[in-house]
Amino acid sequence: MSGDFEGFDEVIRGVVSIDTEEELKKKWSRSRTENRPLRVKLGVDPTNPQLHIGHAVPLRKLRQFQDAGHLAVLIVGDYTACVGDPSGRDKTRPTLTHDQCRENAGDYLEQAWKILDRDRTELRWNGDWFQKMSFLEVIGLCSRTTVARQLERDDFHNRYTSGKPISVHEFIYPLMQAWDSVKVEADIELGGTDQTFNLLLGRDLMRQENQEAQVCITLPLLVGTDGSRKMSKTHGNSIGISDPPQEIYGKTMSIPDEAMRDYFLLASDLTMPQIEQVLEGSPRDAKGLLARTLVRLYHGEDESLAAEENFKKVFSKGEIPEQMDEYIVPSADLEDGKIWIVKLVVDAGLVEKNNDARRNIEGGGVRIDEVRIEDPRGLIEIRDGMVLQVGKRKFRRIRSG
RNA sequence: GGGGGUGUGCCCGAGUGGUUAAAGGGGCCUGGCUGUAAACCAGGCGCGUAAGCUACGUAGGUUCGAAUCCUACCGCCCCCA
Repeated sequence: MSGDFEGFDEVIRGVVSIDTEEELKKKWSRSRTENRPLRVKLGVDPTNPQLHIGHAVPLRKLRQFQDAGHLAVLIVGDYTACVGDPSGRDKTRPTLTHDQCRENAGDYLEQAWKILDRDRTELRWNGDWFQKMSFLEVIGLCSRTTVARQLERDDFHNRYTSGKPISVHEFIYPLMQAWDSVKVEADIELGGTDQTFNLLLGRDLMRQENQEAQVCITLPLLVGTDGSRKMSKTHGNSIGISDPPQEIYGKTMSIPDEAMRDYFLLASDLTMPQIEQVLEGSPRDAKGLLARTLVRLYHGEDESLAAEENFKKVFSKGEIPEQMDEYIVPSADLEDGKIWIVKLVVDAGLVEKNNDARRNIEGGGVRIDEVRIEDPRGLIEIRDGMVLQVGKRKFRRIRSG
């Protein structure tokens, strides 16, 4: 490869497919010779304002393009969010109102800037063009694809054959996303593998508009901490990029070994040789490095080391962490300086319901100053500074008010 | 518009009048083992300190008693038009 292709390997690292690689190379080298950055599009629907490291995968890829000198075109789907992407879903998505979306977008972007280079980003809202569309134009857009083609997709096919509802508006989503590509004249669009249909439809529409078709690059979907399902907040298997350091560290340590390679590849900034090397060693050490890396990316080096230390202390040695949230017991709740253990556990915010507290006590999961509490009806004498613990990872320092 | 189905706990899914807070599986939680991994073992998973209360799409009805029967309504699916 000539010098023109500097950075090329890095931007295609870890991708699942490139449609087509020939076109990408062509665009890439033309961009170099004409000294015109490629427009690399990523559309995001801020349905959930909490970004997790799964969301970060395409964002990080986008950043790699930026680092190679190209322009990120980040599209905030304030209109597409009103539809809800059916991709990979087995039911209609709940939709957002336009206002909710605008509201979420602020939080979303704030986190996205932790990953992207803001100076090399063109930020667009797809409401800018969809808002102006007449119904007639919407009809025209809808005519550009067929029901049969939509039903070929796995997600719709499964829903259709298993008798689950599909609403007509869900068919419009891919068209909207594809139309975004036309409006921003994307050279490349990034997306998870579940976006393949939407991405390819973008190529079609661009050709129909006599534009040069975008190259579609798909990325693997990062599995969640359970190691099986795609990472998502609703599955409760996500690692938020705004999670506190210990939490990122701890959650990362709990992923299955088999998921480590993907995490390294997609969510870390290590080079391939580094990754290969560490994966050959002890799985525990590898996971430690992974956890440290993820904390470092979002909280910095110091925090990552502190998180590791805390983790070793608490989980490897079974000690009590140095830092934990406090709960001040209102004196009104005390009787002779005592409080019912179940109430204390709930009020301190360690579990939600009294029944949860009781079950945890009966199951031997509640400790005070490392001493197991056995009786769910017991009264506890409050001592300032004592440590209440539920399970292995939930701690609270108790303060008397 | 006509006909036929279907709606159960976080999810799937049994259950067609009475020990059914509801089989079974998945999932999740706690304990044990461990590397907060995997595998495995044990206990648990509506609310309530308790008595008890509330639950099987929604609203009524029949009955000593209903998730189970009846009526209406709503949602979803299929076939015909």
